[in-house]
Amino acid sequence: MVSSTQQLSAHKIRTTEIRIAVLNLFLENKQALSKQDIEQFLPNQDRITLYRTLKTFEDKGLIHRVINSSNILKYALCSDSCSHDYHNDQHIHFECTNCRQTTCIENVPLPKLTLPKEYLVQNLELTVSGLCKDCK
Amino acid sequence: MVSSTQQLSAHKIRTTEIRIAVLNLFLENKQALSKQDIEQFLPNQDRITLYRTLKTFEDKGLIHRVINSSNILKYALCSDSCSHDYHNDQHIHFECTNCRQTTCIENVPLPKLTLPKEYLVQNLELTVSGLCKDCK
DNA sequence: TTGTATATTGCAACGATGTTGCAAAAACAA
DNA sequence: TTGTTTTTGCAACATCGTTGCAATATACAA
Ligand SMILES: [Mn+2]
Ligand SMILES: [Mn+2]
Ligand SMILES: [Zn+2]
Ligand SMILES: [Zn+2]
Repeated sequence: MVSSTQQLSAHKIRTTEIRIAVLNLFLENKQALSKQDIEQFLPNQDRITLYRTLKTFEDKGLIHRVINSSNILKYALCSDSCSHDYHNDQHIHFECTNCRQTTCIENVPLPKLTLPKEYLVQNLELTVSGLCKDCK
Repeated sequence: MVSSTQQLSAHKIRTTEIRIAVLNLFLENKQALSKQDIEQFLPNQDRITLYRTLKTFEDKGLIHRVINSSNILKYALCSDSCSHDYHNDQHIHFECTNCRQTTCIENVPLPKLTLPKEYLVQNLELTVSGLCKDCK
């Protein structure tokens, strides 16, 4: 059990009120959060500071972007292996078409893929949509 | 060989100057185009009219959205099977990390995927990034 | 071809959002 | 505690998505 304060220090991020609050949100929710989501949870925070908080978290390897079909940018917690100079977030994302909750699926391997040889494949981004446990 | 004018009529879209120009762009380019891309090709067009043109094309089944990792919305031509009440655009998208060109890959089937049974899978969105023929 | 119903355009306007600069405040390390 | 460095909160600006509306263009029937 690692506290958000310890986690910030480990990533060389100064512990401030908003950073602890935002990181706690991610730790408690276990799903991807949009800037809007966060603003609803933390209504009295300055939007520019929140913008910079998310940027810092992304730069330092605490969170990664989650692209979804509605083109709303969300963020989710990174695994421990991400750091300020290396992100390692190759996994499937699942988006519920009903409740719109978006989660990282860590325990299903990405499929192998063979493209025509004119393409050099470097990375896969796979978002699955459907119904989550609560909505189906 | 179907002209852009015929294609618009077939989708019950009135043929206007900007619609013909935009559709021709897609027909000539064979890759996904962002609103910015289109504005560069058609510099004298009103941005609101372009916005509505793309919305109409999407609604009527002429183009579909292409999500990419940089979160820039692009559009690409639909196959003939798309119409105003049904989009059928399940295919892989490829984005070159060097030139940023994004293309639809129609002739490679989407991989099969098995998720834990708490999820009901409805749709896959797969974007592959790497180097295109010209850039590798 | 012409007239009319209907759809589209161009512009103003507004809100939401991303981004930067800067001075005041806070965090950190000695 | 003190000095240095980072962060915050606010103003400011650009960009973008979106809607309303009056003028204009399109389609089609007469
Ligand atoms: Mn993830
Ligand atoms: Mn496509
Ligand atoms: Zn759900
Ligand atoms: Zn390329």
